[in-house]
Amino acid sequence: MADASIRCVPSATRRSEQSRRAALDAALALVTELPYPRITVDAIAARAGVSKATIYRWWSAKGALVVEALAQQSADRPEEHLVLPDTGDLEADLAGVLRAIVDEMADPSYDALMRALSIESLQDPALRDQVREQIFGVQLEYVERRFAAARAAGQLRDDVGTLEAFELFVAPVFHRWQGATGPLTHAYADGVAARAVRALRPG
Amino acid sequence: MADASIRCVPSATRRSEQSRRAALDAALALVTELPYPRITVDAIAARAGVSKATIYRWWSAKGALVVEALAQQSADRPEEHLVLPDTGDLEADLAGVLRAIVDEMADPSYDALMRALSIESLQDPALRDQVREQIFGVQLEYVERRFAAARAAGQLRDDVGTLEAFELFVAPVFHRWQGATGPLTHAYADGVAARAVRALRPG
Amino acid sequence: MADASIRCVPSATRRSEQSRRAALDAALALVTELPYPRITVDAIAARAGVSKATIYRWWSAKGALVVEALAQQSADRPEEHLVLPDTGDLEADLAGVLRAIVDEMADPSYDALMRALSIESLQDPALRDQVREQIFGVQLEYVERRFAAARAAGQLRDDVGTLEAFELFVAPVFHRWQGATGPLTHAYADGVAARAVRALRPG
Amino acid sequence: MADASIRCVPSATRRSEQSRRAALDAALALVTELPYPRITVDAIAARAGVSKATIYRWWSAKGALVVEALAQQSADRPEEHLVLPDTGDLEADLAGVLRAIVDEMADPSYDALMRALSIESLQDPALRDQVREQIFGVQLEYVERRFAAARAAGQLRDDVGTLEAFELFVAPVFHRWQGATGPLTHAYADGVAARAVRALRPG
DNA sequence: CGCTAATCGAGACGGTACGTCCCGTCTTCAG
DNA sequence: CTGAAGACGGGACGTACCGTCTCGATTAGCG
Repeated sequence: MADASIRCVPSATRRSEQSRRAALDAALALVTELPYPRITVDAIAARAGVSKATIYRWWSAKGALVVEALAQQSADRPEEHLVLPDTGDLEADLAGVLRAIVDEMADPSYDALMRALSIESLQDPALRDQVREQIFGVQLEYVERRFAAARAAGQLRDDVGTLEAFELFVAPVFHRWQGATGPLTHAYADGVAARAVRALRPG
Repeated sequence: MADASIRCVPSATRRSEQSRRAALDAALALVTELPYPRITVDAIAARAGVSKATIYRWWSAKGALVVEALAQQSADRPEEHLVLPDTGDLEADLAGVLRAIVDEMADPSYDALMRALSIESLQDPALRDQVREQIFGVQLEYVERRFAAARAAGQLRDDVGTLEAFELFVAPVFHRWQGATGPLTHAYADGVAARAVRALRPG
Repeated sequence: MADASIRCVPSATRRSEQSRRAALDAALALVTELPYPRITVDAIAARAGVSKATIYRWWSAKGALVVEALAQQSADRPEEHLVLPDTGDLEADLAGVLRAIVDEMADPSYDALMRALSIESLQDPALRDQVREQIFGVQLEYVERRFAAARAAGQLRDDVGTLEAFELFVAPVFHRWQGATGPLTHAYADGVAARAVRALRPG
Repeated sequence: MADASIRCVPSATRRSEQSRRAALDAALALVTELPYPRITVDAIAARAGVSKATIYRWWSAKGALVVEALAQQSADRPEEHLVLPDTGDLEADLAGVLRAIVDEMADPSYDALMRALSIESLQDPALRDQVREQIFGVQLEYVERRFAAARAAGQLRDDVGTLEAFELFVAPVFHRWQGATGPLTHAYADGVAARAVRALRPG
């Protein structure tokens, strides 16, 4: 809960919150507007009305800025996370969330954001860890609650951890999205949910 | 099996096979030696003893060259694919392959190749499609055979396609690799196989 | 009169006159169409419908081809040389020729040709010599006749050679053209002629 | 005398004088060391310890840089201009300067500089104008003074402008240098001076 | 409340890699 | 067995970003 922003050396009290927001907003906007490799620090600085020096004073590189921007957005809008409802019917709850994810993936902006995150994660282990903790971790927490309830209701095997369960229904969708290896439809989402539940069912 | 080499514009008859191989080999070598963003077209050209113009004559960019190099390697060494054995025990067969995959992912060279492929796929839809068809597709074919046998043996549900089955056991591993969200151990591989088989079992 | 074309090694008997003319014509055409540095051997070859290899077989470089093309034209159209009339009035005869030169210099094509010649002469001593002998020399011969007549008529000092006399009325115009240091008008031409004649007059 | 440095677009206040001098000096040095076409922007940048981008930020091309370098040198060393002495004997004064010019033309460095200037002037009208104003113009001014004195002393015709007078003794030498059409000796210089004076003499 | 030092915008700088263009050579293939 | 077509290695081009830096101008917070 404490301020996680142990980031850079400079005094940090003097830091202009205005510049910081401008940079993050500009980064976010550009990520949805341009193919990722065409986003440059110069462009972000220009769009934000901020100097390049200011950006490099507070972030180590383009990637760190982009990842922080996305984490920030993720923190600002908790409703967009994987908030699993609990109707008692695990498969239906999962299917609902997967349908929502599939719908979101069709949105070019969301697609662009995901792409940016993935690229930076793949290029820099430090950013990958940051993504895992600040974005993936948050999502995992939400899922954990629902699974705890399911476990309590005896709907989950004992030998499957939350992370493995989470992977079981998220990874296929993500894999298909990233590789464009098949259609991302509601029917597909339902199928993934059904298979996940079968795999997780006790007995 | 047919000639898949409908590739680029120029006459293609006059093309120097020697230069082509040199470029692909150099690209492959560099991918395993350097962090991906540090690989430059100049370096590939120099290593291959080929001019930059020649590279740009036949490939649109670094990414296309790298992807073709990997696809080529994939075609040259079929033994490194997902060749699923058929012992009759589907879960054991899957677990064996997943263990092999997990081992491979620990190899820095393989890691670098995968990273390169993923980054390029994410940056350019055309390359993503090329990867899907020339690399992913080949792997899928191998898997298909084993699943056909399993299906014939009544070990597979009727309502699950090969692609979905494939995703079920490959996507979690890939997801965990890419996000570094958990350990990639033999135990984990076994767990994925077990869950996949449960999800695919009829009834 | 003898064949001056002791040029290159190849058989020369087999040489395709058609290709040779096509190349020279294309070079000439391009010189008048494009700024000189943009004229490339590829462009000449393409325009001529001749292969680059053929060009390099017979000429050492672009410059040699261009210079030969201009020399050829110079030889083909003797009427465009400095043909000094002989009316008995040396100053009037010179003024007439200088006016003609000045008019020609206003023609963009002629301007382009001169530019090409000068550039090549400056870049390569061998071509400079070729220009001197095949183009300048021809012009000088024409002038020599008129000056011989003038000398016979006692209108020329004894201590001035033809070359010096020639320079006296040609160099100023050429210098002004090349440096764009002043207007090139008929009045100017007349002035140059007058000064030249004063300088050359005996006594 | 006034600040002639109205040159390029960008802010110019922030411009690094150090980089500017380094680039000009390097260009000048290379011009005297290498045949002109072999001088590359990369080489100038490397020699100057300056980045290519900096060169292109302030000069449009190699030619502009070289011309400015020569103009700069011309401004820095006024003693090397055509400083006509005034002994009262115009012909002797001219002959002296022409002998000096002829000697200079025998110097390979000077030859290279002139060649470079001429080539660039012929290839680009903008540079030709720059040469005329920043180099030729300066020389002309020096000559003008001597001619004003001569005119005051009644040694010059009224109907000949300074520019024409200047051409009369400079153009032949320049023409002979550029075309290599004859020897550049002291005797020749004396002859040119004599002819020029005859042409300019009143009556 | 005014001094002083950090931060800000602007943008020039040394670099590195880019992707293009042209050179002059060499190979292939149609006539 | 010529010659058009054009791929090739080489190398310079001019551009685009990178991340650093130097400028004044602004501004915050300690004295």
